[in-house]
Amino acid sequence: MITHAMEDYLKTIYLLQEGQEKVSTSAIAQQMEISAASVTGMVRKLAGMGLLDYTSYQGVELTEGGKKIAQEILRHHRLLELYLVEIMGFTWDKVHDEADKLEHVISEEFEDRMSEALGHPTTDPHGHAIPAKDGAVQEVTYETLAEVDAGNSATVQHVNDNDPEMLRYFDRLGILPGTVVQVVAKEPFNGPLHLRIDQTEHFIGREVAGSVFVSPQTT
Amino acid sequence: MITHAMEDYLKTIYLLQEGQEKVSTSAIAQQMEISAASVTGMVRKLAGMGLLDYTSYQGVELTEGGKKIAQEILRHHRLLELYLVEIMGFTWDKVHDEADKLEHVISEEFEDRMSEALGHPTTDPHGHAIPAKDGAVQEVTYETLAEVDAGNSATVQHVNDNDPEMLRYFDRLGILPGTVVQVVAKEPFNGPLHLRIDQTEHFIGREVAGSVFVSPQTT
DNA sequence: CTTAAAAGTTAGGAATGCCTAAGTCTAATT
DNA sequence: AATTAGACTTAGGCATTCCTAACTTTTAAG
Repeated sequence: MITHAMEDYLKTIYLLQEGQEKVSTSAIAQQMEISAASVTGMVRKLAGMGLLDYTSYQGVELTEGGKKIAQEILRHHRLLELYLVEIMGFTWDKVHDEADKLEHVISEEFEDRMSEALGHPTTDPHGHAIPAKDGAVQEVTYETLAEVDAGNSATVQHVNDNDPEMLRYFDRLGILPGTVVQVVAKEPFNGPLHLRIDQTEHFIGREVAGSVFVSPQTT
Repeated sequence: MITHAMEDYLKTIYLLQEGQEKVSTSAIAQQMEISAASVTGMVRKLAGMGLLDYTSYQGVELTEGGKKIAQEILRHHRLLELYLVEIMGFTWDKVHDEADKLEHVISEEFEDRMSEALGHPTTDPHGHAIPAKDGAVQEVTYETLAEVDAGNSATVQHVNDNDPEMLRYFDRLGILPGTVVQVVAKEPFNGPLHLRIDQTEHFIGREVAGSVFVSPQTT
């Protein structure tokens, strides 16, 4: 039997796994805000269930079975986020926490009916890809706004969705998936970025800029 | 801190409490399909939290605080049932189980947005009253179809919602809240009821008839 | 008013999932 | 190659919530 906690582990590992293959226990612990010891225990259990491969001190990697479950939860999460915004009228800073709770509870039918009501969408309100029912994801790795060279423009693809405060900030700035942002200048010594968005000038810190994922401007 | 399990106990006790005041531990155990011993343990804990009054061997009664929580869960449950049917297109036999899971997880805002989308309704798809935000409920105790005398007609007010199989049966018979049912005859020795619904004759057992709550016909 | 069945409680135990503290391993530095 | 800091694991513990088995109280019959 797969518990809610297990689903959370699998989802977290899946997201951390993007880019690299092995995920360390401490990375999982930090992401989930629990102790590393707890992670070790659960990871051993999940390995015993064949949902991931685990070698002591070497980190963790999802098996196909584990990946499938993670994708299903992620599909729930992102469909829920979009449903909450589009159909129920939530603001995008609130949907993450709500989806985190609901994602473990909804039935297959609930999932299907959301998807239908939304016209079978492929991205959530923060710009993340929604895995298809068969698990197919076409998530691309974008660079962050912090990496864009001064003078260039870029189109926002997605933003980190785990900090509601930051999401409200993005909202005020007009940084939404699809927005074109021009990086006017970048102050040295890890200083602020000077942006132009929709004719308006803004100055944002590097940390925030690192949470905005963009692609080179698509005019 | 109030857990999902506690909410379930409070909800169950609240529903059992209708009519009488004291609720026995075994009644709770039977309703929740758990052992009586487990109920005793939890009931002691809830009493310690001031959510109900409990005297050993004497049964249980919700305090105002316990009642308030129960009503909130019930409001969640019934709003969810209606939302699932009206907005998402679920059939009424499936909404009970889905709502049982979701009722513990949704936020206040989710509750409010459902209520709004539904035009602040007062009854769910099975005909049960939806408690208001302040807890006010106007649930009336109706007689069951099994108690109606032969020859009389009655209007269906609500039906038991915990058996999906039975709900599908009601659907086939056309027994829905609002339906007028004429009891043509009642076979002796706890035998079947002969009904006329919408010009059509039906014969149903006593057990089923006891799950249909009606009021004397309102022409 | 006794007694036995039914109802209810207590005791002890198991699974889940988290914690802290202590010990072990890895990897980087010298 | 030895040291050591940081990463990781093990051990033991706690809260939650359920269970079965054994015991106690209530209630209803004779």
